[in-house]
Order: sequence, then C-alpha cells, then structure tokens
Amino acid sequence: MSEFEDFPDRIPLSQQALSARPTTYFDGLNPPQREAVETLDGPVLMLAGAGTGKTKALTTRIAHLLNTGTARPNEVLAVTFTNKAAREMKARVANLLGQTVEGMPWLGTFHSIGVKLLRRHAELVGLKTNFTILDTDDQLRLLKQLITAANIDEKRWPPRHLANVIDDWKNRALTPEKVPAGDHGAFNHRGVELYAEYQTRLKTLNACDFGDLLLHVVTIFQENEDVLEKYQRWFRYILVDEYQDTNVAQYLWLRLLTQTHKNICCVGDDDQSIYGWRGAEVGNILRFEKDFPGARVIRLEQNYRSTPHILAAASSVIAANTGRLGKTLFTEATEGEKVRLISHWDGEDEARWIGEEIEALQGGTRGMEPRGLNDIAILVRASHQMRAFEDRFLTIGLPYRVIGGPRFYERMEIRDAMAYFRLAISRDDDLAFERIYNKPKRGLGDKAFQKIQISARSNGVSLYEGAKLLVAAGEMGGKGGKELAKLLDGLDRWHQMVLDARDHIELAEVIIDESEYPEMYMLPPDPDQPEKPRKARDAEAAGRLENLKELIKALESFENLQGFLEHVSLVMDNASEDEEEKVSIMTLHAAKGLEFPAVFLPGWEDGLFPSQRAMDETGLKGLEEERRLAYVGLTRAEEYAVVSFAQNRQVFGSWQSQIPSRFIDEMDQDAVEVIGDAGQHATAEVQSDLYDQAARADAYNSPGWRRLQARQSQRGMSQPRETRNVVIDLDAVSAFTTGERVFHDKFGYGTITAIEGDKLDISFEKAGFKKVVAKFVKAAAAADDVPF
DNA sequence: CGGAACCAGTTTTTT
DNA sequence: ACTGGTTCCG
Repeated sequence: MSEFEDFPDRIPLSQQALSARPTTYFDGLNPPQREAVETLDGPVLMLAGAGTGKTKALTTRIAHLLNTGTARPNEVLAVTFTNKAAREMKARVANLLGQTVEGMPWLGTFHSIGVKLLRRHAELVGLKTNFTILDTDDQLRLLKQLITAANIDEKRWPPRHLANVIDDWKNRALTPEKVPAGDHGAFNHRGVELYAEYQTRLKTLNACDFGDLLLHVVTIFQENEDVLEKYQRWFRYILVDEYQDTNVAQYLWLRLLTQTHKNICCVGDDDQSIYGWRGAEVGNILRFEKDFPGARVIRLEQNYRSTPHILAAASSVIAANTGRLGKTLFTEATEGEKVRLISHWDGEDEARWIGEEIEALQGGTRGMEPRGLNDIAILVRASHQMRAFEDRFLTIGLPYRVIGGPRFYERMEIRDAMAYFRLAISRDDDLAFERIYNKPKRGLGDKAFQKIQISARSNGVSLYEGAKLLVAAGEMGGKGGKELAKLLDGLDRWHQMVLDARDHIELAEVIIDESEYPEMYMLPPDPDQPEKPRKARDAEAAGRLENLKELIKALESFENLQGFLEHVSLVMDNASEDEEEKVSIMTLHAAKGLEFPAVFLPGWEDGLFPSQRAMDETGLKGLEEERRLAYVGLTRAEEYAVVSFAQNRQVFGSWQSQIPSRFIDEMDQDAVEVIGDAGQHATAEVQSDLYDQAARADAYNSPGWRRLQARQSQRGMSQPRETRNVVIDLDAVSAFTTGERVFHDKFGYGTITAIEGDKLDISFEKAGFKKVVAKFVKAAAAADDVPF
C-alpha cells in the first residue's frame, strides 16, 4: 500500500532486546514517576500536578519504550499542543538515550501530525495532496465574501463571529451535516448553510483551515475502516501531553486510533485546564477511566518547584473548585517566603512598585539571593495589562521581553511578502492574488478586481489566468492595465525561477525588490539624487522594512520556499532568542508550563481577574476556569510570589474603582504576608475627591480589603524600602543635545526637550511627552537607513 | 486615491 | 483609551 511505503516492515521484537541496554535513566525518579514509566501496556492516566516532573516521566517513558525495544521510534505516536513542547520532548528523549532519536516521525503537535496524515489521504476528503493551509486572515476574507454573497448585513453579523461559530463546530468534530438541530439558530439561522458553503469553497481552493487539520482526519478515520485499521495497528504506543486541553475532535482522533493496542498514556492536570473557551473539554480527562476501561491512574504529587507557602496558597485557591479529580501536592522543602500581598492606588502605581521591587530583587532583598532579570516574570490576565509595565520599564530603562505578543509571521508586511512567494510557486493561489494584486497601489481598485473575478469565473480559471485573459484581450486600459500586465509578467518570471530551482534566498530578494512592495513604506525618491537609498516614511514603516529583512534571514534555514511556507503555516514561533537578561511579561495562559524563581501577579481584582467576561459567558464554569488560571499563576513561582491589586483602574477608557479578587480571600491566610506601606493610603485619601467616593467605599469593605487592613495595623507601618543608586551611562548622556531629533523603538520620532542625567525628556510626534532613559534612544538620522 | 470623520469592538489564544 | 474599519468627500 502506497501510504505505508515509508513504514519499514515490522520485525518481530526479540526477547533479548527487551533486557539489553542499561537503564540509568531510572535514577532520580520517585516511585509514582517510575510506575508511570514502567506501566507500558494498557491505558494509563498520569495525573501530574504543577511542578511534579511530568515531562521527565513522559520523556523517560518514551526512552524506556525505545530502549527496551518494546516499540520502534516510528511506532510511537506522541502528541503535544505546542511546537515548543514537541521540541523539548524530542531533545529530552535524545538526551536520555544519549543519542539523537533516529526519526520519531510521529512526535509532534496535533496539527502537524494532522497535516502529515491528511497529505497521505487528502483525496478521501476531496482535497489534493498539496493543499494549502489558510491562516486566519485568509479565512476571514473568505467568510466575508460568503456573508456578502448571502446578503447578510456584515455589520450585525461580522465574519469574526462566523469564524468562531465554525471553529467551535470543528472543535466538536461536527461537519455541516452533523451540526445538531439545537445549533441551527447560530449566526442568524444561516450559520450551518454558510459553514457548508465555506467547506465547499475550501475544497475548490484546495485549502483547509486549522480546524480542518483535525476534523478531516477524524472524518477519514470514521468513513474509511481500512485506513483507520492500518493506523490502529501501526501505532502501538500513544502518548498525549496536556490531555486536559484536548477538544472533542482530538479526543475522537485518539479514541479511534487506540482501539487495537489500547496502549494510551495521557498526561495532564485537570486543575490546569485553562482553554475551555477555545473548545478544550475538561470532561475528557475527568472521564478517562470510563472511556478506557481498566485504566491505571497514577498521581504525581510531589512538587519539586515551589516553596511550601507558595504551594499552600495555590492549593487553597484551587480547593474551592468542584468536580476535581483531586491531588494533594506536597513538597519536602521546608524553607521559604510567604506569598506577598500588596495593594496599590492604581495600575500606574502598581507598575511603578513592581519596577522598584525588581530592581531590589536584582540586588538581593528580604533574604533572597540576588536575581537576574531572566529569573523574574510578570504574569497578567489580559494582554492589555502589559502596557502599564512596558511604559514604566521603558521609562526607567528596565529591559523586558513580552512573550506571546503579536507574532512575526502574523504581521501584515510578512504576510504580504509571503503571498508573493505563494504566487511565485503557484500562480493560481487566488487568496494570495487577492491579497497583493493592489499592494503596492497599482491603480487597481474594486472595479478592476470585479472585472478580473468575472473573467476568472466565466472561464472557470484562477484569478491569475482570468487577469491574463483580460490583459490579452486588451480589456484593461489605462495605468491599471499596464501595472497589471507588469505584475503578471513578474509572476511568470518568478515562477520560472522557481522551476529553475534558483537559490530561494536570491529568489525572495528578487521578488520583494521587483514587486516594488517595499516602496509603500518609503518616502518618494529625492528628485536630485534618485539613486540615493530612500528613507522610511515613519518609525512604523522602518520597522516593517526591517521585518522584511528579517524574513529573508529566516529563509536561510530552509532548503526552498515551499519548505519555508509549510513550516510557517504550522509553526508561528517567535524565534528570536536574545542573550540579554530581561524580565518576562506574559499572560497567565502563556505562562503554563514555565517556571520562574520570582513571579509577580498583578491585577487581582474582581472583573479583571476573575474576568467579568468569563463569568458572564459561562458562569460558574467560567469562574472555575479563572480559578485554575490563578492556580497556574501561583504555581509558576519557585521562591518568590507577589499578588497585587489596584484600587482604581482604567477600564475601556474610564476610571473604575476595583474590588480585590475573590481569589485573594481564598488563599490560605497562613501562607500570605501582607506588605506595602500604609502611608500610601493617606495619599490615596487626598486624591480621592477626584473619584467616586461611594464606589471606592465598596473596595474598602470587601473581605480581602478588610483582612489587608487588619494585617497592616497589626504589623504597624511598614519599613521604608532602600533605594539603589542609579548608574549613569555617561556615553549615553553626552551623545544627545537638547532640541535633537531622536528615534525610539516604541514611541517613534521625537525631539529632546530636556536632559537630566541619563534621563531625557522627549516630546514624541505620535506618543506625546515621555521621560526616557538615554540608552533606548538613537539619533533620528541613524534610524532612517532603509534596507532595500 | 488619500485623508478626515465616524463608529464599533476590545480583554484569554495555539495551531 | 485605542485600534481598525468603513464611509464620505475633495
């Protein structure tokens, strides 16, 4: 059978292989971990609390399977959710075996394995094997067209909404025919119909979206017994990481595959299920023993990460949830600080305090060893909270990195450039054509596009072909017509280069250059010196041009453009690893799986955390998921954790007084120490006229607040904090003069209005007035150099 | 076609 | 508050 060509014949496993090699990797495993490694046959559920060495157990299990010859590398299916987790797993297995793992072709994310399976059997769901994978942008554009065509008011029924509805169905493994009657009201009663049309359109385009990568595979398995059977027999051992995050489609996928050998080992923690809002079903892990009869449940409960107090605080919060499988984390550690709790007047104060505290941590404080910035993280509920910290840290010159921000490959200019690459490879890629036919502006507006569309549709060809016919027939006049002809010529030329297998980096450079795309971001040429390199239009444009340069650099690690594009659609990683020490800022969601010696947990206020939206939309279920998020946050910390809340916060532009999060009350009191200085609240009183007195009184009456007050009076006034001397970088100071035009990575261009040590007062053209440390600013002239 | 004026949605997000 | 989108006008 052709689809198994790359599977070697199965060789019977020899008995001696089973006992042959040394097993030093058992060293350092505790008894439950060892049990999880050695219980190879039958269904196993490994319930692994935070910081209990689950990755260690999982990777050792794989190493053990391979080392004993129980399974060959290509007979093990190991799935993760993120590329990062997959990479780490691969590296750790290799490390345990003391060699690189010769092909574990089936270790990867659900999606990457989905693509692999789908490419082999594409024809079974009406696709060709070279189907393309749409990104969300393409998807939304497609849906928008369908909504318009269906005569639905796009304002009231935005494409985004439809995308969510369809995504939800796909997560639940529902093809259009299977959507239950109860869901037929979705999207103004037109959801199912549009979903069906969307799927048809995707097939015509020979494309699928992310949801399809799972859904199609499930469909193939359900409708093709013979195909399913082969894989059921092939995958002798199946391992699943983060099982609590699986959705219905993934669950079915796994259930179907596991029926022959029944050797499935799922690892997870119901207390860390935080993706319910995107289709994850905690029920999957709660039901495991029912789904897989005879399952062995192994609990990893010894925590190696956090101090006892941190663990106690986390455990007490999560104890308020119902319907847990239940684990009791313990640690052998005895020393350690309590979780600290502090209140602030507003978000700005909170950011200022955390900035100071971080500087203090660097020098060592309150019995802590001095910490590098890489050891410190700020975990927020929602990404908009990051801004206060970024602003503050830029002002005081504290290096930080934002994890999981806008991803490189999702930036507009990168997608545009990649659309050009896609067209060079396949000129019939309509979505790519639509994206760039008028980027840069070629004088081709809606009218022109409609003409192309009609031409393409009536001749039953792609947009590219349709445009070609129009040009050939001389039906595209004027500037637009000329420009279109030029674009089509370009596409032909680039396509020829692809066929000639020209160096892909050179090719990419030629495409970007000849497309004249970068000119969109440049100032018009200087008429006197047209050959001089042109300047970027503004700071943002300079960044975009810089990104295009980066894109070319990223191509170097790939053999050709096709390989690069395939990689990008599945791996949206932000690759840049920098060596400088920086504080990490990220959402609680992004923090899952990570750990830091010191963790700040700001914004613990009802409505923000737990998020009002989560509670409104899913009620108690939502609240419990928020609580798990609190648990995840606290358990990221090894030795130092601060929970904080502000009494006032700007929400959607207007000021609101805030009530401390209920999760604060749920923390075990003995594990928490209230800090902060009471004098601060006197200051608050002075300012209070400006704010709604009545609402503020509520904040002072909440249980969390009362407790905080009680503690504070018990302890008396808190100690003043020592301040560290600021080292002034003389080079940086002397580099600027008042009135000079400068450039800042975040705020753009501005003019220096005053210099004070290494702090510059700058009036920015876009961002307004800011105080900024000199080393984050460069002379405006230096920022103007343009890449292409 | 580009700019101004207006309006709505926004807070979790991987693949 | 801020962004991104759309619409209306010169």
